[in-house]
Amino acid sequence: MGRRNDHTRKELKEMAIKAGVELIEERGFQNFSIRKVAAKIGYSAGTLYNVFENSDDLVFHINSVTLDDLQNYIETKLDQELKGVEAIKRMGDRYIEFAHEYNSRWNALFEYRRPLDSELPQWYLLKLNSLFAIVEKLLLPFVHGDIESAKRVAKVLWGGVHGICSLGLTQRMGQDGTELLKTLANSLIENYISGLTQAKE
Amino acid sequence: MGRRNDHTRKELKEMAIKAGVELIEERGFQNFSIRKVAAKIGYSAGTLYNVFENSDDLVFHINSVTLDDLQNYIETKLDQELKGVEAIKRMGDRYIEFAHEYNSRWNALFEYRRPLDSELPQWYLLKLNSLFAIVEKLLLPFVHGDIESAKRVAKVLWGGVHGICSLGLTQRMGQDGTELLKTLANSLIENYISGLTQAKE
DNA sequence: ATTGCAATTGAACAGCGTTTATTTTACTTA
DNA sequence: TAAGTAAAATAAACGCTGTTCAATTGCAAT
Repeated sequence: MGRRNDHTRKELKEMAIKAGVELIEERGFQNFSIRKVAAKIGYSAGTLYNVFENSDDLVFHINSVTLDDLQNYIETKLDQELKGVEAIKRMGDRYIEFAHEYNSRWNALFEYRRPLDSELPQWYLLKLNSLFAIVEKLLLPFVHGDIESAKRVAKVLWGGVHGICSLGLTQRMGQDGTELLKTLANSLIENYISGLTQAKE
Repeated sequence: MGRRNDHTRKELKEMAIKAGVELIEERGFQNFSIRKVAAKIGYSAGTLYNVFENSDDLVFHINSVTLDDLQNYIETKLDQELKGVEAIKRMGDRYIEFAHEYNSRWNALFEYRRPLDSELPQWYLLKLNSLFAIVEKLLLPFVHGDIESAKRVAKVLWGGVHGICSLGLTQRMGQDGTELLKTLANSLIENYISGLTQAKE
């Protein structure tokens, strides 16, 4: 088949990303391939190389959608009533819930199997940044408005909660369910901030 | 070639694991394959299937060596003089140093790309357990000797430090170097334990 | 209509994990 | 020592992978 005006470039790109999201969600990242994505949208694999640099590029775009969904998932149910530590604890809960509910896509976010020297795309880093920004904002009251401190504390908390979630969901800490993982994350958030604020006074 | 008594089963297994460790360390997990391991030790790929269930099984054995090395790395320089929080902080530092120094092997430990329903081997879980045990022991003084509490706190701290290390080394928190990551991990350990002990009193 | 361009394809390549029939070797028995 | 048996290693095959590229097809403008 030659040129056919079924879809614009943009449409093609969106179709591929959507199909990729579904493929990962339904059958796991293990089962993902650029050929299957192509088949799913009725194109050949070669065509996708007009739209994406390579397979990794497609995965980054799929992961980008997942990050959007994650951000949305966290923000929508982030009760505006909740203040301070409670709000952050709720964020941790939501992160773990998301990781559990959309486990395959969440796993895909942290696939490392890429060339040793490769770097994450700039636009992707910016998206990650905006996730950190949410908690940074919530942390400002605890660090007397110092944004640099907030950034550091946010890294500790995001990193910490992610680590608990990561080791937990991949069975590397035993058979703990998500409820226990939330308890652990809450403990981390509560006591870390408690320790932090007291040290400063 | 047919039967040849060059090596025993045990030797073959060890040679393959050693070659696998080197292959990952030198060229990254991305570059690992059971065929390359076979070539590296002068056997065909099929032979390795007499000794390992499959490729995953070989990877688990390689990772097992990495866990041994990690445990050794942490314990040997764990200054016996250091007590309490300081000892745990040192452990965090050593974990991050190891992850940095043996980055490819450390990454291989957390490769998730396996079937959705698959479980980690029992013997592998036991090995992970003994890593947790190190910090559990150090934590006992802070939880009045309650081993269950120590286990929970150990999960929070291991998970937390791992998360900071993981996001940090994979460039998901910016361009932070290992020194900053250690600072973040130390902050986590110090303030979390501080918050924890105060809440109890 | 003819031309030219752009999009799409299928085939090709080198690699992968895994299985299996076949071959080669070593060991055991006569 | 020779024959027979069992074990171990291999090569080839299968179906998959990402990626590239020449050939083909369809569209649009001349």
